[in-house]
Amino acid sequence: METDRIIQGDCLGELPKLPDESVDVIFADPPYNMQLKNPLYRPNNTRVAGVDDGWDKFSSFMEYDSFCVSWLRECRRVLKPTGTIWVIGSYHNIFRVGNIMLNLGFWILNDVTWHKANPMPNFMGTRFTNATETLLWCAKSADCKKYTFNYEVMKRYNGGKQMTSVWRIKLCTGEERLKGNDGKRAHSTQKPEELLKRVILSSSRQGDIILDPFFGTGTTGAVAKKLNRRYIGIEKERDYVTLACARIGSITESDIFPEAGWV
Amino acid sequence: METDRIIQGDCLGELPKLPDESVDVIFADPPYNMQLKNPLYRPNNTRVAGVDDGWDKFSSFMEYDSFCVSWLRECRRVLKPTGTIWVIGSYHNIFRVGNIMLNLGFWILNDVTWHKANPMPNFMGTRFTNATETLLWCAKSADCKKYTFNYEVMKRYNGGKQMTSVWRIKLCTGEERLKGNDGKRAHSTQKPEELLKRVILSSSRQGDIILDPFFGTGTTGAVAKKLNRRYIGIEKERDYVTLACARIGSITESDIFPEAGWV
DNA sequence: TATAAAGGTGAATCCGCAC
DNA sequence: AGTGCGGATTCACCTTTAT
Repeated sequence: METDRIIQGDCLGELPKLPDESVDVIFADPPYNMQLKNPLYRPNNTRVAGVDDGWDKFSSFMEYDSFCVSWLRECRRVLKPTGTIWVIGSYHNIFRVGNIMLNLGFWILNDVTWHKANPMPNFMGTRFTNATETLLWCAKSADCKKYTFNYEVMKRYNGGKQMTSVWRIKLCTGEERLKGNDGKRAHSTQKPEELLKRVILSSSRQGDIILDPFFGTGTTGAVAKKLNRRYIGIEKERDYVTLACARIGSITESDIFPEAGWV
Repeated sequence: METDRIIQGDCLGELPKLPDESVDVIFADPPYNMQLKNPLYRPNNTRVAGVDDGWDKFSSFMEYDSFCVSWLRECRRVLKPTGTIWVIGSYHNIFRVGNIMLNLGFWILNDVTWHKANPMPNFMGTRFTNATETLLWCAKSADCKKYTFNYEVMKRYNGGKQMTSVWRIKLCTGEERLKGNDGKRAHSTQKPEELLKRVILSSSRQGDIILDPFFGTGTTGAVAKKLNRRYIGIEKERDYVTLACARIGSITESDIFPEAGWV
């Protein structure tokens, strides 16, 4: 299978073209725009009557759930039995995603907490500062016990003690944050490379194929190359694809992470 | 309504007896549906005392979901519009619980991460050390904007900086851990008082009524009294009720937390 | 009495192969 | 599929015992 490529297209259309059990690791950073504030319509375009708060939101949940079932089912199909999948989300969507993953038969190995070292404060003083995102790390099923986990590598990376499920990592800012021609951030949710480094380093080996169905500006691909892994990215927006291509193309020998040879 | 009382009975049977919109805060620590299969041994061959209590046995996701829908729906009914609910869980159950809460119309304010300072290691090196539990803090609905959140209190409690959604707290061990006559832990999953202290201090005022439908050995009630709040506890197991009564009854003036008067 | 060493334990979905 | 067995595997905190 051709690797190290970016496919421009909707993942719902492109994932079905990948063969069964062909990728080692999946990293997915899906959108979580559930649009709960807008008028609600059922799939058949009838408006939902605002009878009850719970039901009022239900149709938009259904739409989001349906989307997630589609791409997650395809992800499960293309994942090798020895592979694992990572999905990142916030409290807005991770409970719906997690529930669906369980229903599809995925087996949770860890719920990793990305503890943001520099979260945005809560200016209104109405809640606790929202300082985390959650990564669900799952095997294909409970039976799949031969998944890759580089325990010793992560222990070494963590200074000699086994790594826990809490990762304190700064937000992606400064030099690392990709800017557009207007000088503004090119992507609203670019993830820090340190996050992907831990994901890929822990759950894959050199040469493995990493699939990212929501490639964005290509952090997954960039880190995969810096760790001597292969990648397949799927991204709908042409501008992001262009950025990702340039970003990954500019990686040189000097960018390779020291940990690249650990597995 | 009579408060500061422990009701011995199943919460599915007892919750319906409480009036609509009658409590200010709910803290719920439901069974996690852990699905443990084989015994686990430490490297020194001692066996880990797992949670194999009967109350944590469910035959399927469907059965667990159905159970949660029932008690969560009742919780929503008895919660005041100005009130909030906390539910704690691990990755085994929190995604099912969170999904159900969203479907019932609850509005997530924070997903608070209990970062355990001293979690049990992963002995076999198969995963990251599971170092967290998650607390979902929710309003009754998206419209309920007048919920209680003592922002300044928590900021002060946190040393002058606004408190974030990550709480680093030690496990409940040592003197605080209730022991049975045999000297062994009285309850498999007793929560640290520090956790409840933050829950109650942040989301209630003096005199408020705190409901705990899975009272266990009464940590919620004990902390409520130490913070000058009222409580209602529901607990099925008679032994736990006995312990909780004695525990709360022995609280004296000297046990009151210094923060009790902050709100 | 103070300090050090030894022991116990925690909501855990914790091995892999041969027969 | 179930069983048996060889072998590899741990961190922070608290309590108890020893020096």
